[in-house]
Amino acid sequence: MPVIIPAGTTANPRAKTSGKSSAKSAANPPKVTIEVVAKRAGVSKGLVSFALNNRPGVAPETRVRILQVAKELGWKPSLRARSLSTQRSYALGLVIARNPDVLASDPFFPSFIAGVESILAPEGRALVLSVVPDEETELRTYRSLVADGRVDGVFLSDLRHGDPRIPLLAGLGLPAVTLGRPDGPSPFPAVTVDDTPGVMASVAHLVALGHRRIAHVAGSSTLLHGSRRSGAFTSALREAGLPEGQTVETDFSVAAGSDATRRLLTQDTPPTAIVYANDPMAIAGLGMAHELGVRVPDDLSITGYDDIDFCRYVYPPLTTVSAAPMVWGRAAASTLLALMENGSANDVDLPAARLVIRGSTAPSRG
Amino acid sequence: MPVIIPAGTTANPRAKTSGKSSAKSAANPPKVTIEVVAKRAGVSKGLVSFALNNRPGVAPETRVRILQVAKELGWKPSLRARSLSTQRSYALGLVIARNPDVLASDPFFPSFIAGVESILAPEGRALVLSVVPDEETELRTYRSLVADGRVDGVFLSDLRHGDPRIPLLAGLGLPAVTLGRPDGPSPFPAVTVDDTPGVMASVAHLVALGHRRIAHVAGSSTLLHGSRRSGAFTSALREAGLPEGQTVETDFSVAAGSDATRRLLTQDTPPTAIVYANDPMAIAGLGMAHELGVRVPDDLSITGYDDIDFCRYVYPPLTTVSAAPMVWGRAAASTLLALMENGSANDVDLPAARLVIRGSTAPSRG
DNA sequence: TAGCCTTTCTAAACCGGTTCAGGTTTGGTC
DNA sequence: GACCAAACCTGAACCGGTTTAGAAAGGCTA
Repeated sequence: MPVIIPAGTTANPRAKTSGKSSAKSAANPPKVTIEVVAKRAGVSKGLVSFALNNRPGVAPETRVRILQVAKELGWKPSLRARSLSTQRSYALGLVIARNPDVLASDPFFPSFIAGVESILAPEGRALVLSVVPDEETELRTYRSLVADGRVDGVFLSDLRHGDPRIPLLAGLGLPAVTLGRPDGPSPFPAVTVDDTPGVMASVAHLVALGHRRIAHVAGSSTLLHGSRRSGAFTSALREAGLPEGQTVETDFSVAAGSDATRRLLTQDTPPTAIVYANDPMAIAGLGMAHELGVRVPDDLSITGYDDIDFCRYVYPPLTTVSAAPMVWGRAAASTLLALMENGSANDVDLPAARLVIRGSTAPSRG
Repeated sequence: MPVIIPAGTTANPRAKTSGKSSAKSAANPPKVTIEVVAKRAGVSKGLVSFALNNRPGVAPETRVRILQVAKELGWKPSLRARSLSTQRSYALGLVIARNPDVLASDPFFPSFIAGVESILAPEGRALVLSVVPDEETELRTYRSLVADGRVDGVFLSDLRHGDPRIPLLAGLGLPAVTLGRPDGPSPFPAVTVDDTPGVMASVAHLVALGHRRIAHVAGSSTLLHGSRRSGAFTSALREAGLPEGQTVETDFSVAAGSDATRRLLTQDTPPTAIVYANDPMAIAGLGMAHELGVRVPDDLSITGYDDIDFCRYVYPPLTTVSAAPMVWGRAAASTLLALMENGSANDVDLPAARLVIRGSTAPSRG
């Protein structure tokens, strides 16, 4: 039963500093506050604050002296005090509303977050993460993040049709950045990776290989990128002059991808190619094809979306569309910071995801 | 170029409330602070605080009245003010030091975090997440989380040999919980899922199937669970009376798992079974076996570790060891909260991970 | 030399809670 | 009725910054 004894200064915030300036015993390193710096520099608290946040009205030499003293004493302004005073938290939020299973098999967020962090950390901002099971909890979470003043801005991922979070956040006055362009009006800047070209390229690639019966295992249509990918699929077929292809809607989960594949392949005239809306489903589809004795890519070509690490190492390696979640995270973080700094920020369009051709696609024999 | 106009009350913290009690226009909903509640309830601020934090010394009826008024006015104490005053942040931290690639293919953290959240959210605590690229940054991150008072406690994952974070955090006086038992002295409670039995069971299972040449694709030996798993592998072989097996050390990445598999299978007398230290590597191994024309499970049996969602849907489905990261997250969060509450907490031993037998293992023909 | 800006700086209010020393009641005991 | 302790409550200090009103000093103009 380990016992934790809080360290020196943290112990009791209200602890009297025993006596007056009691012998400078090496006991409690006295906390360095703005007061101490001010006294030592022979100026008032206020002026130290001004010097720190370099605002006008401080004589140049005075400013230098103050900063010098601050450095000597190793003073770092207290984030908490500053938070109370400025009504800001210097942290950003990310709320992920996903079934843990789906989340677990989708490597998007870890990479995205790594990208976000690479921008936030040097700025001294933190990321507050929430993972919630459903939409209701999600909205409640946003409300309480705001009510508690935990964050100064948020990232909006997994955009949905008529996304309720947008009016909610706009109403709460919380700055936000959307990952992708929402379908309704939005006061927030959007950081977008267009996924249409990647899907269209997949279809074009398959058509060029001679495939005519191409099916699509789509993600959830309530998710904007889900429905946009399947829209792209449909119009790519049309452009190629092919009849409408089969589309099976799923929830993006591995299990659903597997099921959908079984349904498609056990028909009388199964497709010769399947375009999946994400990689995990494509990998599950690959497994199902094996199980059914359908050879990939000989009997069936498949393509995924995201280019997760696995793609290169399954057999055959997966033809897929490569987005760059880390770059996306970086761009989103920069944009959100700019928005908070300036009150406005431009939309950012990142390079469209591109098709990476590997071994899971081959000429049609159908 | 969207422009965000901060909402009403958030606008300017210093904004005078225009005039005195200027016409109760529906303009600015006046902020409800503890002062307002106190005045309305006819008591002092202090007493409201006491009532809220139900501490002794408040007459029962008074307490009820105060809480009643608070509810009527919809008062929620300001987290920021409370933070400054109590020197606590009501948030917990998780710092993940991993190469983004490895992180992305490992579903442990998303599930773990979902578990953590399920405990924290109802308690009104937040999770501050950092993803950092290397150990140096990691230690710096801990220091600054403490210096900024961002968190009141942290989770220590991916324990290493002689982990430097333990003395660091002990020195900083920050409560922590370790995921697994560290190899050195630690003042922190450990929440553990013993992974030895799972690995031993894997080996036993393979031995029972008649395998004699069993190899191990291990994770990084600097990671405690990496070396423990390979230790378990070695002693399981010994117990079975088999000669020492081949072990290839990796960094847990999919790429390394693939490489290791190629090395093992292209030898003169390749193993008839491979025990992988995690699922992603096992799945990559499966792909490599396919590529080399080695049939699984006919020519080669393989086992993984973690039981990620994919296991069930690759072909053949993967025999693996099922830990329960979500449960682990829950337990770790509860333990950390208990530690912070009471100053001490007991170690927790969760049920050991258990073997799940699927199609990737079969009797040896070697 | 008075009058008026500017620049530099200080003092004090403020953010919104928590906590502590001490003041009033209340009730019980002898 | 005096004394005392316990219960309840208030006022003020405190956490550590930011911000504003205005004081002090210096420079310029008329």
